[in-house]
Amino acid sequence: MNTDTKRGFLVRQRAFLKLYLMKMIHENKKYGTEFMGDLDKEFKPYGYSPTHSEIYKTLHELTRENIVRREKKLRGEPGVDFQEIIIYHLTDKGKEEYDLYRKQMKVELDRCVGLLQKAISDHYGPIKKK
Amino acid sequence: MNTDTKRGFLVRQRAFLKLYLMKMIHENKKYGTEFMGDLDKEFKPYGYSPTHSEIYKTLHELTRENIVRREKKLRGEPGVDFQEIIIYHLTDKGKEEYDLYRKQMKVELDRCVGLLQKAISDHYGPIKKK
DNA sequence: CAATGAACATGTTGTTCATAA
DNA sequence: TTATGAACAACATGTTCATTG
Repeated sequence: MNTDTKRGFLVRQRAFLKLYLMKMIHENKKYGTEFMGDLDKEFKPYGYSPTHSEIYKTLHELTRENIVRREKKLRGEPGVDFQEIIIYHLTDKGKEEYDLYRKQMKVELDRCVGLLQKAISDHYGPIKKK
Repeated sequence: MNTDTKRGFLVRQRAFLKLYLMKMIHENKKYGTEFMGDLDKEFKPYGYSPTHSEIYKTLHELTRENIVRREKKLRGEPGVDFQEIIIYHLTDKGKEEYDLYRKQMKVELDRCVGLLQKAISDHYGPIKKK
């Protein structure tokens, strides 16, 4: 799982989403489209809008890695709406992996901010303190 | 040229390098391998090490866009070392483009820092002020 | 139509090979 | 060996199509 925090330039979208999805699943089990909507809303001010495809692929990856477990449910009031949805839960292994991944990603995200701030400093002068 | 500051997740390596290369060419005309060594040294502490291939491809792109002009030279003392190198200069158009690109990239880099800092804040609590 | 998923296509980047001096 | 370049391979991501209730 540590292959996700790849070194090099900036953190990959997949790793970034993985962290968010693990967090969301850890907190309140929801399903794909809902994750999608929440993230979209959160990141819109930052000009970032993850695609549904990328979200699902990340969820599939987490499933393959036995970090999350899937549970099929029917959405809405029974008898009215039979749309099948998939609820995610962290597995026991997943909880451990989440702790670990969270720590790894802290280092990685800090590194990325450092890299970008170096660039900002190099091109636009030192960062101003308020 | 504004297709480089692509929106979405984080800034692309190519755009990042473009800004650095334009700056380096603007300041002191050097050649590919030298850019490479300088950048490598600068970014090593940040775990980032651009490949020679990516550097050259970026230089070629800038050339195609008429932002830089190439000048062939011989390196070292004549008669001793005949290694051919390519010195880059900003064209007149390139100087204008550099100003523009620099401004665009400011917005983009700030956006990326914002995105990352939001993630850091979301996952590890609010950013501490020193 | 909402939700999920996969296929497909494109974009982005790294590794390897080639050539010249 | 250093410098440049291109071919090729691999990975990352987005767009489109398919399916199910």
